[in-house]
Order: sequence, then structure tokens, then C-alpha cells
Amino acid sequence: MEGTEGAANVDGDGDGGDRPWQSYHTVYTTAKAGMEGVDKEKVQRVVYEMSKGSKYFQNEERKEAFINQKIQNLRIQCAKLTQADLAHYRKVADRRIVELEASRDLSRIWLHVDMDAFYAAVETLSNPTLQGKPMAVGSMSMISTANYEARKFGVRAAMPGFIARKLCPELIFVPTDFKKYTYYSDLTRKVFRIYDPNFIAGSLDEAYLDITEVCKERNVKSEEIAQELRAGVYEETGLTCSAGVAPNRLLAKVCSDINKPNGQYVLPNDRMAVMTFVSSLPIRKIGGIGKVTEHILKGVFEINTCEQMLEKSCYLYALFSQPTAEFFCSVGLGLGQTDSPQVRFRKSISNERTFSATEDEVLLHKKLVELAEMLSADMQKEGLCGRTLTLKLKTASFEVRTRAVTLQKYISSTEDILKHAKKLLKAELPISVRLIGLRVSQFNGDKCSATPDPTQKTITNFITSGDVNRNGSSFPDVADRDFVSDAETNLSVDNQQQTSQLDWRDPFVGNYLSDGDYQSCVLQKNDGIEEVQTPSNDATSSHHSGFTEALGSTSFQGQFEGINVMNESKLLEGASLNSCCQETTMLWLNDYKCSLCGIELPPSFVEERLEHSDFHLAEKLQKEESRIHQPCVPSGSPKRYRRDAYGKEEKERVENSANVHNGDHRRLNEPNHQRAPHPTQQEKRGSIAQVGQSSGQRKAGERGWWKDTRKQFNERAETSHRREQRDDKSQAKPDDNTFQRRDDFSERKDDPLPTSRKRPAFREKRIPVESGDVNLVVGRNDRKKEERSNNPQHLGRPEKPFADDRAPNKVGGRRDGFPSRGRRYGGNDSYRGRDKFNGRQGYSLDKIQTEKWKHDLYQDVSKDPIPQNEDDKIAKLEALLAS
DNA sequence: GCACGAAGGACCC
DNA sequence: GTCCAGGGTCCTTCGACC
Repeated sequence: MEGTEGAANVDGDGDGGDRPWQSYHTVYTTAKAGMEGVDKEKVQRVVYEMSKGSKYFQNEERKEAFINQKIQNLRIQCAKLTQADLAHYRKVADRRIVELEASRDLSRIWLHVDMDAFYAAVETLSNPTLQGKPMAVGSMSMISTANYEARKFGVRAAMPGFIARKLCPELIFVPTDFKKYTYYSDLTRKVFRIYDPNFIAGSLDEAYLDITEVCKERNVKSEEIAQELRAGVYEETGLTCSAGVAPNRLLAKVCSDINKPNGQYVLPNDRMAVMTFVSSLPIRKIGGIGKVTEHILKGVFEINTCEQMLEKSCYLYALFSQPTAEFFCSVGLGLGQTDSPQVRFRKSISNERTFSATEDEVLLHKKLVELAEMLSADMQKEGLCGRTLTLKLKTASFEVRTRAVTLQKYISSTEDILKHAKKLLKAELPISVRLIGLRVSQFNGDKCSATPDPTQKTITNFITSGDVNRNGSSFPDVADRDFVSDAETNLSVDNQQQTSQLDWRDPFVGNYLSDGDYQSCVLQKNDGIEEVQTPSNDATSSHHSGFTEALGSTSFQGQFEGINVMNESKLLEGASLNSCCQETTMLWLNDYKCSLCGIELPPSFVEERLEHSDFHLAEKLQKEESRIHQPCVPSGSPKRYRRDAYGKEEKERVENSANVHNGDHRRLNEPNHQRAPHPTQQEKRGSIAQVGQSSGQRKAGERGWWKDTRKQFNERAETSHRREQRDDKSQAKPDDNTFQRRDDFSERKDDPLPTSRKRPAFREKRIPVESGDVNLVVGRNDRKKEERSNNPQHLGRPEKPFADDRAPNKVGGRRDGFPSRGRRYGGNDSYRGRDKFNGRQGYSLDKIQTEKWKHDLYQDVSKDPIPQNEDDKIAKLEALLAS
């Protein structure tokens, strides 16, 4: 396909041209409201001159080159499409367009209200001397927004202050004051609620209102409502705003920008009106189509307006994934989200800071400490605990790296955050960075510091109630899943022993053996019999005796020094069939492998090892607790196991056990259950990743359990969710489409036929093999991606069938399509600062608190002097819980 | 084929 | 003279595993 004018600019102009700045694409090239009369070329030139040669500029050039390469590749792919291909994709596109058209909903009236230069207006309100003067809110490094006087010079949001100053030497800088903006934002929301109590707060300065009902009730036109609302906002705040009215949120957002500032635009709920509107609408006006997407669509397909999306739909379906193509087509049809928003949950919380690039490790550490403290404070303020910690680094050359670790327990304290953040950073050293950020995600859905849920059992009644092992509903909350392994589930059914009490006097339970202790353990092969020998000449010799026995009843899967070792099922078997008091104790075999699950952790991973031990300890405690309510079975305490994981004797025991009880014991007999991570995976990911491997390995077992008891799980989850909804003080609308994911986050089921989809990350589609060898390598500025692209394994990968391009549930996993558009145009998740979740649908955290006592308290108790009996133990746990 | 974790990127305000 | 933010969401790809 021929290149476009835009593409010619991209490709033709370089630094050596007469006007090199024309090829320097920045976000500032898009006109914002109030910038209509700006000399764009002058702005481009100044931005270019101020930037060129800098590291930022060089990085931008790299990114630009990557996108240009992508465009070239897409063009080649396009050119290689045969007539047959095009005919096929034409059919596909036409069919889908018909379906999308059929889903068009013109029944709702959405109003988008956007405050005019909000921050700047608020600052002017509080300091009238700024009136009429070019002013920007922000600093010399970055501007948050600029008033309309400044915009005449080309100054705008997201522009560095020093460039803005160059464009407008008289520019006045005012620092941001979020308290002030929040105050005024609250005032505007008071007005919004009059028209839609359930309005969607897009950010501090914008909102979406469904005014369908208010129009009906008052029998007034939407423009009157818009006028009235704007007047009300002005009366309440003294600030002006603009409004857009349209049949969906996407278009309402576009409309509110048309008569900015202090104006409004109404797009009738009429198909023809909508189609006419989008026919000439520049694609860049659409939320979700940013600089890169615009560049690509223009450069490859000559698509400049939304209407042209439809004209080129067969190419879009041919070259992009189905969701991507569908999004583009829905834009061409002027479709957007019209449904009421769902309750949303915060997904992550983060802090990041930019500073002068440095590789001073002491300084970096100091920054890390500050960030950890800030993040912890924010998390605790909101009662959040998360288990995935992500370190973000921006190098001196503006390359962004992220490194993440998913932990076994939920964290929120400065110490925990810092502990893991340091490890992540350490793995990257030496490095010169200019930004460090920390993010925590994968929340447990609990408010760690919240008042315990009344439905939650106390430690005592949890242990004594017996709920733990009944009907698979042993866990007070789905969040507990992390502490439930297949082993536990099966064990609770298998176990025929009556364990009168937990053996807290067992030093291997209460005390952790040091690595040094474990190092002394060796595994010997003796005519097919494996046994572990431990020294018995130290103070813990009696322990070792039991320890040896325990190990004898313990096995782990995988290879151990070239010897096949027994399956974990044997471990469970041993645990359930042997002595009540005999414990399966974990240890680091050869100072490297966990005897219980086979995870490999080098001795230097002290913290990880402790965590790993904690996990097994918690697991064990639960197991013991479940035994309390199981009938006792005489035990044999074998000290040795055959190397064969399915030695006849052991196998029979398992089967007998399974016959006695009706639980699902198949897993006990499954080889390779709870398998250790693949060695290559550990090697590849390096030390940091091994931390994650630890949890990842557990997840495998957890997944297995979940599958086996999925139904029960879902029932519990639904019950839990209903309870959350009942208790939810956020007054969110009931949402029948929400369900509880196993990771405890609220999510909507897929709409049967989404009217439109959010645009997926921009990726070109691989052409089917039949179309020729067009699985082209797409240039990437990312090192890893380049490696992948150059990997023949990836190059030769066949195209997935169109229909399977993306599994439906995965597509739906994007929540509900356009609402993600919602993200830009319909959702409440685009916001500034911390305001995002203050809206009506602010995420509601469930109040069930279980993780703390199920993990940390076990740990706490275990580390303390060992209680002498069960009463002591319970009292101690209760005290900890109470505290 | 699927679920998951990790990593990177696009986009929004 | 100052020299390109911070807080988010979502999507995609990849690898390993089941």
C-alpha cells in the first residue's frame, strides 16, 4: 500500500532535512482547546530545538524508529495480501460490522462534563492577579495544565516547563495544590449528583452523567440539562466547564471538547447524526487512539477519519487481531459504551520519583526507602495489602524497566516492601537511573486494618469448629486459597488419624532449623532405598531422629542428585498414615532443595527460605488442625521409602485410604504433582525470579486444588461476594454481572455482544501462512523483544486461526470492551492523583480478614517461645489477633 | 488451550 | 539557569505448566 503524506513525513524527513522538527513527533502536535491559532510549526521547531541531542530526544528517536519499522512491516504485509485474502477479510469485516451495527444502542443520553483548564482556573480563582496572564500549573520540569492565555503560545499540559518558558517567556508557574483541586472538585460533584447520583468521576475535573432519566422525568431536552448543569457548576464554584451530550460516553467525550471553553455540543440520538458526526472526525479525537496508533493508522492505511476505519476494515481485520480491528470498526460506527458502569476495584497503588540520574547505590537505596515508606503509608491509609511488588526504573537514557516479584504473603509494611524492593533493585545494579518507582498490586481484597468481619471465625472456633475440612468449604474466604494446597485438601479427607492437639512441643514445628542444620542432611541411595541421614551428635539429635523419620515419610518429586525421588503424594500419605505426632518437616536438602516441594533456593536466599518455611509451617498447621476432626488411624511410621514413588506398599495404603473416604484421592496418586519449577526457568530468570518461582510453584498446586473443587470454590466466592455487596458502604449499584474471580477481584462477565471493544495494545496481526511468508519481524526498540523477533522460533510460528485469535474469555477479560474505552472515555479509572477511587463506585474492599492470622500469626507464634499446650497456643493466637 | 507471572507498551489525565 | 511527571488501567506477548 502506498504511503500517506503523514508517512512521507515520517520517513522522508530526517535530521538532515530542511525542517527536521517536522519529523519529531510529540504529543504537543495535537491541538487542544484554546490552541487553534497557535503557530504549530513554531512550536514544533522550538520543541525540537530544545530537545535535540538530549538523552530524552535520543530515546524518542529510538521509539520513533521502532514505530516506523512497524509501519514498514505492516505495509509489506499489506502489499502481500492476495485478492483471496482480501475477499475473505472483507467478508469477515462486513459480517462483524453488521453485528456491531445491530448492537447500537441509542436509548441512553450521556453527558460528559469537563472543567475548563481546571487546575489553572482554580489557581486563578484563589489568586485573581493571575487573571489574563499566561500561567501554567506545574514546574520547570513538567506542566500539569496551562490556562488559555498560555495555550495561545503553544504551552500545554505534559510539556516540560523549560520548553514552555521558551515558548512563552512571561509564563507564570504555579505549583500544584491537589487539596485545592479536590475541594473544588467536590463542589462540582455536588452539582453532578443532582442529575445523576451515580455519575462516573473520570478524574478531578471531568465526569460522565447518564441524564436519560432526568430528561424523561422533567421532560426537557438534553441541551437544557447541559446548560442548567453548567450554570449550576459555575454558581457553585465560580468555574466554567464544557459539556458534550451524545448517545454514548465515547462520543460525549468528543462532543465536550468541541465548544471548549465554557460551551456545549449536543449530538442527537440518531444514527444518521452519529454517522455524519464521525464521518469527518479525526481519529486522534477518539480516546484510546494516541500518538502511536494515529501514526500507524495514517502511515499504513491512510486512515485519518473515523469513517475511513470502515472503508479499510478488511485491511484492519487482515493485519490486526480481532479485538483491535473490532475496536477500530466500532469507532467507525460511532459506537461507545452506554451501559451503567460496574463497581470497580483499584488494581494497584504506586509511588515513583524522578531525580537527577545517578548510579550511586547509597543514594538509590535512600530513594527506595523513601518510596517504600510513602507507598506503605498510602497502602495503610487505604487498608491495602498486595502480594506483587513491581520495581520501576527509568535509566539515564530514559529506558523504562520493570521488575516484579509475586510473594506468598500479602504485604503493606515499609519493611516488607523495602525488603523485596531492595532485592529487585540489587539485581539490576549497577545501573544509572533517573526514576525509581514502586507498585503493589494483586491485592487480597481485604482491608488489613479493618475491623474483622463478624462472619469471620476466631482462631479458637476455627480450630475447633471443624469447618476446615467439611465439604471443601473449609476456608472462611477465598482469599485463603493461598494457604490451601492440594496437599491440605486431600489430607483433610484422607486423614484418618485423630490428632488430639497440635504438637507444639515438636521443635521442628516451633523452631526453624538453620540452613546449617539442613546442610548436614544427606540423601543416600541404598539398593533402591533412599534414606536421609542426619547427624545425631548435636543438641538437636532427638529432633534429628524425628527429623529423619519425618523425612523418611516425606518425599518430593523430581530429580534429586540424579535419583528419582518420590512423589509428593507420598508425603501426604506419610503424613496421614504415620504417627499422629510425627510431623513432616521441611528442610533444605543439600542446602538447596526443599524436601517438601522440591523448590530450589540457594543458601543466600535467606529471606525467601524463611518465607518458604513459613508457608510450609502454615500448611502444616492447617493440616494438623484438620486432623482434629478426623478419625484416628493406626500408624506405622515407616522410616524408609522405596525410591519408586509408587512402591506397592505405599500405593495400597493410599488406595485403602481412598476407599475408606469418599474424597478425591486421585491427586495423591498423580505423579509430578506440585512440581518444582523447571530448572531452565530459574536459570533464565535469575535470582530475583527465583523468589517468584517459589510462589509460582505453589500456585501450581493451588491451581490443581482449585480445579478439583471449583464448584465449591465458586459458591464460596459468590457467597463472599454477596456478603461484600451487602456490607458495601459505597452504595454501588447492584451488579448482577459481577462475579468473584479466584483472585478475589470483582469482575464482570462478558457481555453477550459487546457494542464495542477497548482497543488492545497495538500489535499487528500475523498473516496466515497461506498468504505467503509474511510473518515479518517487527522492529522493536526493546532489547528483549528484538531477541524474540530474531528468534526463528517466533518467526516461524504459524498464525492462529482467526476465530481463535483470542479466546472469548480473554477478550472479555478486558472487562466489558468499551468501558475500557471507559478507561479513556467512559470509565472512572482515568484520574489525576488519588482521586480516582473517590467516586461513587469507588472500589469496595471486602472486609474479611483472614490472611493475617492464617499466615503471619502462625509465623509470629512459631517464632516466639513455643507454647506448652494447645490452650497456650490458642490464647497466644487470640491475643495476637486481638492486637 | 488455558491460567498465570513477568515484562513492556499505549494511553489517559 | 532551570532540561521531559506521577498515578493509574489495560493489552499483548512470552514461557512454563497442566
